[in-house]
This record gives sequence, C-alpha cells and structure tokens, in this order.
Amino acid sequence: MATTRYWLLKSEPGAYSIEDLKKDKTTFWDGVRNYQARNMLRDDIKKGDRVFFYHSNAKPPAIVGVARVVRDGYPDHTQFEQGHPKFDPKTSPDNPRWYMVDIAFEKEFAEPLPIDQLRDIPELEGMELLRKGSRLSVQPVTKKEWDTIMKHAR
DNA sequence: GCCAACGTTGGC
DNA sequence: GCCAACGTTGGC
Repeated sequence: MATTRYWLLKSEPGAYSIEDLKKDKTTFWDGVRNYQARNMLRDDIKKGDRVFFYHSNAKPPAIVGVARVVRDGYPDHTQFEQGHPKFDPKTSPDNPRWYMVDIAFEKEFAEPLPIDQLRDIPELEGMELLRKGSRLSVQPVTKKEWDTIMKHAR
C-alpha cells in the first residue's frame, strides 16, 4: 500500500463547485488539458489520496473543502467526443492523451480559506498555489502544507 | 477588464 | 530546433 499523497484541484465554481460535488457525492475530474497535470492524473494520483478542492476565479479564490480520490487515472472520455468543448482530434481510444481520476466528496469547510489568508501563514511559504503565475489546475501538496491548512480550516 | 505568466503552435 | 505569435489561466 503506497503512502497517501495530497493534492489540490482547481475548479471554477461556475463550472463545477464544491456544492456540486456534495450533491453528486462522486465525480470524474474531466477536462484537464495540460501535460504536467495529465502526468500527475495518470501516474501519481492514486485511490485513497486526499484532495483540497479549490475555487479559482471566485470572489475570493479559496480552498473550500476536502475530497478523496476513489479511482486511479484512466482516459478522459471527453477527448473523444466530437463537438465536446474539450474534444481533441489528435487522440483516439487506442491512443489516449488525457486522463482523469474519480473523487468523492468528504467535507466542505464551514468557512472557505481564501488565498490571501493562506498567504499570511508562514508555514505555507513556497506552496505551489501561492507562487506568482501559478496556473496548474492539479498541484501536489506536501503533508506539512496539508496539516497546516487543515489546522486553519473550520 | 487588465495583464503577467505561462503553454502551445507552426513557419522557417 | 528556434522562437514569434497566439491562446489561456486566474489573481487583482
């Protein structure tokens, strides 16, 4: 059994929010079209791993809850669907390029942890999310960062 | 709405 | 294989 790892997944709440996940209980994390993020989805993110759910492009942007990975990476079916906004003509089921995982809702924070509040926590200095220009929608989180954030969450 | 910080594409 | 042009992300 591999050690549990920690991740942060970004979503624009207008597209898919923590409330949606709460309602759905589980979802597939489709639509990632970035190679670095793809590699993590395909190779590194495993069943049982823990996930921070982050609302990007929100007012304010914030970590809003926690989820758990319930299925290892597998091909994102939306890449094959002609007409789908994320359709990729250069892929085929024989040769998939994009991957996704399934996650399950665990909890929604009583209060979101906004990004400027995270910036005020000294232990989180250097966290990927807080780096200037950080755009990755799938990010690794260290155990220390995880524990620190959980300590501040309510 | 602005724009910095990327990532991707394609001509050469 | 370089790199300019273009597109996207996402905080502000």
